[in-house]
Amino acid sequence: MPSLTRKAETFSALVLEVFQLNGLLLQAGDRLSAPAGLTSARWQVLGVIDHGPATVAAVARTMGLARQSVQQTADALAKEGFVEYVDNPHHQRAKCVSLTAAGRRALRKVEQAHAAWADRLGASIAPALLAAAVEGVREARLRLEKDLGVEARPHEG
Amino acid sequence: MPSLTRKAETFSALVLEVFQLNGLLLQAGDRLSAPAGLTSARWQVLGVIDHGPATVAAVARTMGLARQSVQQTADALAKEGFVEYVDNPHHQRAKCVSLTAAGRRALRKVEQAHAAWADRLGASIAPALLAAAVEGVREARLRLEKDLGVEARPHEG
DNA sequence: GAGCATTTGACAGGAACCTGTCATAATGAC
DNA sequence: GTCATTATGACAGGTTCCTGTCAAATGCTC
Repeated sequence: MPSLTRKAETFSALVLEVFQLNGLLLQAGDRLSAPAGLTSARWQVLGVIDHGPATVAAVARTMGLARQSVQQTADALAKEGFVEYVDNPHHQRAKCVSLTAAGRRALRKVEQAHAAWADRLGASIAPALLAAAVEGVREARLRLEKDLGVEARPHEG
Repeated sequence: MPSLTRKAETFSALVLEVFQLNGLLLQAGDRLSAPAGLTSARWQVLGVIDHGPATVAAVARTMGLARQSVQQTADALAKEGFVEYVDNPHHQRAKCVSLTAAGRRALRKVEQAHAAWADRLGASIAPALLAAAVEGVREARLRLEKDLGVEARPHEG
């Protein structure tokens, strides 16, 4: 690499750590949700609409993903019976994604496993260090969002 | 969610932050490497073999990815002329991936942009906070690796 | 050296994200 | 009310990761 400053090196170290942790978290999420017949991505969508039915576009905005990514996940969930599209009084075309009984059952199951997992991991790290990690990563995220410009989130094509 | 403990809530907050930061970092990486005709994934492979030619399997181990993921990226890089497969004296079948002149040129270009970017971002965060973030995320990664078991990295199928 | 396990690249297929394009529904300017 | 703009879902296609399977090359045991 072309001589990085000390700050640049520390930031790069954070990048590498975040990449690796992200991969492990996805792996852990898949493991938590697999017994319920779900994956990380599908579980997260169910979690969003647990607060109430929402359109695909609204879910995408909540999750910070592209609209079409969530569309694909929602279609898959519908095909497998975890969600259903219900009429939206506010929009003729944009139906709402709603949990089915099976979806709610699966979600509850994953949430129980998730609670135990998060407690186990959260308790394994010194509270001050864990809090500092959250704060530091949030700060980095905010700076990066600003650095990337207002177009930080995926938008329409 | 089913009543999470305080530690579990903090850990979950870290998870959400890491997911979001990861997405933004990929976006930033793509933006840095696009002017050189690369993407985040391809740039990273070039970075590994900049230290010297290596087999696809060796690159995968270095990056912590599945062998076949890197195989695909390397094949794409070869097709576009950024790398070439050269004979490996130690193995008849497993050729080494080696930078071409064009690959080296592209890599240098991205590295310059990356250095400026990392310095800008690294300097925008209080040094103590940045260091704490690195330490906290690393700790979380290590705990999670242990929690997931020895099978933490992708392995052969 | 013969035989078996491991490593490797090739090939196939799937999951989850992305972008772009299109027609339709909603919204806002006038 | 009309018309341009925006939001939305459907559809198509691409990238990057994954897994599984196979044959060839290597390495290890004996």
